Amino acid sequence: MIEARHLRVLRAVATTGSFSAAARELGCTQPAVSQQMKALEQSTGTPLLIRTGREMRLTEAGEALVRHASGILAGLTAAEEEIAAIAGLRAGRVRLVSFPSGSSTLVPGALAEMRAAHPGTRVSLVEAEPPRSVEMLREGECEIALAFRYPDVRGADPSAGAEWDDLVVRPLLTDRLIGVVPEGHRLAGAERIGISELEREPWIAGCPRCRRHLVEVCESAGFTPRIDFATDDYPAVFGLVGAGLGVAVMPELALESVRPKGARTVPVEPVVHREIVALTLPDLARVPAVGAMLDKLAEAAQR
Amino acid sequence: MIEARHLRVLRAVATTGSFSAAARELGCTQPAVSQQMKALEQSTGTPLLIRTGREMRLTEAGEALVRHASGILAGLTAAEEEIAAIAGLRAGRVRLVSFPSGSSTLVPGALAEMRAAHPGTRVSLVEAEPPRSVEMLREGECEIALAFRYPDVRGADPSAGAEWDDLVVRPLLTDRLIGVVPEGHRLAGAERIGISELEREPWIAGCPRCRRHLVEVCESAGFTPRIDFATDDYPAVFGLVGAGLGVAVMPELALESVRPKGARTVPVEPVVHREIVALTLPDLARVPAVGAMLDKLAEAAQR
DNA sequence: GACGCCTCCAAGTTGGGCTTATGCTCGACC
DNA sequence: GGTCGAGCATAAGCCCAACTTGGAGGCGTC
Repeated sequence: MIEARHLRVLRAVATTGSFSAAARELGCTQPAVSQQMKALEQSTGTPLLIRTGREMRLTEAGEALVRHASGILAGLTAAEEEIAAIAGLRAGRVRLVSFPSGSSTLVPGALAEMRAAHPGTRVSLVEAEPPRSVEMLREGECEIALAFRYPDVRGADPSAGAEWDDLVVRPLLTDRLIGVVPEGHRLAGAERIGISELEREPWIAGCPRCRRHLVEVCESAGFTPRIDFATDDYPAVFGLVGAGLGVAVMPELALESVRPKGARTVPVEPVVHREIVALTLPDLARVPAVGAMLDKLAEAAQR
Repeated sequence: MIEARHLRVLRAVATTGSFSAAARELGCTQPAVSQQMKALEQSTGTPLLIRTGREMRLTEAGEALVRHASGILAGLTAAEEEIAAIAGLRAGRVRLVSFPSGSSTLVPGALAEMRAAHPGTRVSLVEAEPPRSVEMLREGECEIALAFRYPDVRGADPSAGAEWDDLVVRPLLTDRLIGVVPEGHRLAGAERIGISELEREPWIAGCPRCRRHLVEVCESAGFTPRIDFATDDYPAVFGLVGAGLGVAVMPELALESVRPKGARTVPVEPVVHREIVALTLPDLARVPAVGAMLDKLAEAAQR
């Protein structure tokens, strides 16, 4: 088994023409070179060098090995450089999965900053809702998954957090849920409204987890909401509310990018928070490009 | 510094998907694989593997390294195979240098046998007289030099042997010097002649070393030969003798390939021997192709 | 809930590699 | 021709690195 270290030494010997000169070039002592060459000749089973007293020459096998050595060592240095480029953020790929309202607001800024700070890196983005996005993360289809979670409504419901206990969870920001009512609604101009004031309204809910959380919040307020529609799409929610088909709650973050046509937003009480987090695998968190992207997401969340 | 051994292990891990399976494939224990991968990740400074509990996956850097690994390991195995071919006599080059009378008789048979026994090897032949051929051997311009030497005439004259004490000297055969006289010479029909019977004849000598040896032999017989001509070329010697321009001595080996036109050969006394040897460098003697060629030369000399 | 497979961790041992020190040979220079 | 310097080989010693064994923890499966 030929070792790359031996090839380096052999090449140095071939170019310098002596063990001592090679040792000086390699920064070690002459016996080290002598022993390495003896070991290499033993592992190949044939003489590689001719000691003529005056000069050190190569046998035919030695010449063949030196001829191969250049390619092998070039491949090794190329590999090292590529790895170093990835480690040094001059290259690298980050595949980001985000839920829709996150990708519309928080992600673009972070992506732009990442591209500006590390032009060599390539960041891709696809959208998926949390259950699927975490699955993609575990399957190796992405490096970072943006997800959100709601705090426990009644003390102990760790259903959301329990799935992530083997992941790196990086909190990004916490936004508030805002009530959405039709423009002509009796509460449209209120300063704020209690959630129980919407007890008899038809509801428009969001994704399954949002819907589940809405039910929990309403039940802890003493009623069960009547949910007529459910859609992930925030413009659709506004459309439905604006058409007078019901009321809704919506993350404050979504308001930044969706025009509330025909609907009015009103803070609701009790205040309900949604925590947006970035998820990744422990090993991936140590990958420079992934760590950098997480930092950029956190920075973007600060604003 | 990435080591080839690490690449082998990484590749095994990547193909099998687990440390244990890689260990079984590589014939070592699982902690060994685990430690090697840790060392590789430390040397590259970036994570290469993702431990997800269920399966072992590669990071982007890991994939890059595996991609390079195939080329590097292929280069290493190609180098090993070329070396093995040279060591196994399926390849290899032997450059032979011979003096003229050797190359005409002893060498052709040995070359043919070498080619038949080891078709992959390439043997080349150039002609040079001993002082120059040994120089070529030392300069690395050939692997084997055919030379000859005369035994000491008066006890101690190690001038020929002393130059070879750092070489491997392989005796091939010993031939006799034969007297050559014109056809009409008074001694042309003799059973044998004493060298002193030629005291008053003009002489035709050979190469410088042959000439020096002739002088020594004659002087130990009590006279100094009158040397009129000197030539390496055995047909020329015969021509000169046949023309009645003098007498000569000539290696018996040369008679096999030169027609003695116009001259007669007669054994001389005292019998003078010439030893033909193959010379090589100690390191080269251990090169399989060189050793095989030396064997073939020795075999050819037996006949 | 138990079993099996896989991984990591710790400790011990073994082997290899490097260094220092020494001897030897060869070529150069005086 | 003798001495000096350079270079290679060898031996002894030290140290690190790698492998092994044994054990613990996790996860999926039966």
